Amino acid sequence: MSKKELTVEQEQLARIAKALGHPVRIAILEMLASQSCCYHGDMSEILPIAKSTLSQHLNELKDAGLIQGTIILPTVKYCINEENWAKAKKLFSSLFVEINNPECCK
Amino acid sequence: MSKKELTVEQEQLARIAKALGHPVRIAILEMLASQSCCYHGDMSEILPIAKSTLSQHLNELKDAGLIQGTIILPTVKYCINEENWAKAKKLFSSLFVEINNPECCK
DNA sequence: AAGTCAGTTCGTAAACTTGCGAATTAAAAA
DNA sequence: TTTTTAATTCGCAAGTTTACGAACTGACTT
Repeated sequence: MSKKELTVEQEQLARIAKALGHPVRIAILEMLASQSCCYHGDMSEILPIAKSTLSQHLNELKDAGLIQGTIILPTVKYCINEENWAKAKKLFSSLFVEINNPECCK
Repeated sequence: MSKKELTVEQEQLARIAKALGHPVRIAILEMLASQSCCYHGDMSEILPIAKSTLSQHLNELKDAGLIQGTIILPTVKYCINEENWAKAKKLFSSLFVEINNPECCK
């Protein structure tokens, strides 16, 4: 019986995964990553949700550190936070390393 | 104004990300992937949660298709579902492809 | 047959998420 | 200065998640 604390990395990865855990937020990130769209207004015309709901989703992505927004009047320009995006990529990569179970579970 | 439906891939990725969106579930998957542990009982001794809560988390991972369980009395052996794990890996990889924004967002 | 052991399901409470429209803010245009 | 425009915040309802302990199930022991 030796209960282990969860690590900071586990908390970080879960935090990011949680932010990715909604299809609208995936769609937002794909738009931003592919650069086909960057402005709040454009996104709100494409995505099947109300403007206020979009703001909420953008906020969650911002809180998770995955995107950042700049006011460029009369709208807001959103983009991937490249530093944290790279960090997220790395965290997921290390989770998805090759599975190490030659004899177990077969 | 051309509201777009969300794609099946976006829904799938979000579904998986949601399942990864809790530190305990990350810890479980890491244990299973690294094969340091596979049995329910062992996990319940290591993770800082009640046995019933662990069952719930394992169920969510199972529902998301990421793991599978086999009854090996007197316990249950859990493992990564390698097929879906590979699929998940692929979905995340394609999300995290290089960002394509030479002039935007700088 | 009664007890034990391991895991799951049930019931429930508290917190969080998702969604919307209404109200608000803040800047630009009339 | 009033109106318009674009986005955010507020308030709320409905649903989901997380967590726990208690009750249950099913198989092995005694």
